[in-house]
Amino acid sequence: MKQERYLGFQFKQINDKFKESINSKLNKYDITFSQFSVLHYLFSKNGTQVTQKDIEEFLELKHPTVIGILKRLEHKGFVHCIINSEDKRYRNVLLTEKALTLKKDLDQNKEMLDDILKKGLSDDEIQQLKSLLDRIIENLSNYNYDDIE
Amino acid sequence: MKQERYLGFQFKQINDKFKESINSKLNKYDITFSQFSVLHYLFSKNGTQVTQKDIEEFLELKHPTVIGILKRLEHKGFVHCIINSEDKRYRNVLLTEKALTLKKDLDQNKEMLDDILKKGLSDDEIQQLKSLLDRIIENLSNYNYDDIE
DNA sequence: CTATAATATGTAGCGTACTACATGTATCAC
DNA sequence: GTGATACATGTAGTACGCTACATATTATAG
Repeated sequence: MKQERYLGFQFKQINDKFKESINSKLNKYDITFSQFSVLHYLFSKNGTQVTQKDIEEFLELKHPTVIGILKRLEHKGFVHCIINSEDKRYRNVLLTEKALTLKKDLDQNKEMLDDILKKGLSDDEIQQLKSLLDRIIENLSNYNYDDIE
Repeated sequence: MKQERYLGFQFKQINDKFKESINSKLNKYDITFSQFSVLHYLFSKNGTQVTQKDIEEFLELKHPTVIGILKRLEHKGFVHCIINSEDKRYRNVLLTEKALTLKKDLDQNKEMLDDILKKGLSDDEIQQLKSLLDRIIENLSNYNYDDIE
């Protein structure tokens, strides 16, 4: 008999297990899920100028987190960061050849990310789920403003 | 115009934002969400013998993680761990007076955990959501066995 | 009974998230 | 132009997940 679990616990479990699955898939490319997310964003910008700040905003992370991920990506040779000559506060994040080669590999199994989560769900159910999740995210975002006591 | 986000990203966001909200609520009690989860489990066992292994299984965490959380709880005086005299491999985790006092405080705002997530959703929608999440968790659990390549 | 295997716990080290504080550059007020 | 302010990035330290390896105790095979 299964004990009733908190919604919060369920979300944590999904996140943890999903991350684990993805990380084991990405292991052979020598990157993690978080690192992939940054690279994926850079790929999508197609060579356009991207600063650390942009990554921060897109992935909704705080800047020390982004710096950490970029440092590890740089150390592995996937990106390098150079000071923006127009505004020296910014640093532009650039993809290396190694990253572009990786992109080709990753494009092959493009949908692997969500497939793990979507397995066994109908299109209708996925749409339902997405809309529920969006509303929860909306609520959570507002929440932190509403409730400062 | 909002860019379409991965399901996996949505789950990550919910988890991160939820944790942030809960942690800021728990801040005044000097505990975190993970620490709360362990204490909550211990409270529910009502003085029955609980080993680190039990916590590990219930919260589906690996043992080094549990050891870390317990170490911090012990340092703050909420629990202490003593060797089980019947089987010296085990350690029993015991609540202190301080923890029992905390329990009384926490019982007051008992449902705060899920309320943040449930806000704005009807009972029907919550049931729908829970059942979808359960199925995803089920899939993710099986997944890691299916797909060892 | 002793050697081996299984089990529970512990330690070291890593990645990713955070806050708080520090630094350097650009902008704005005057 | 200079001082204050805003802004992007950097550093230190913490929590919490993990894996891999180590230790101690119990159970099991022979």
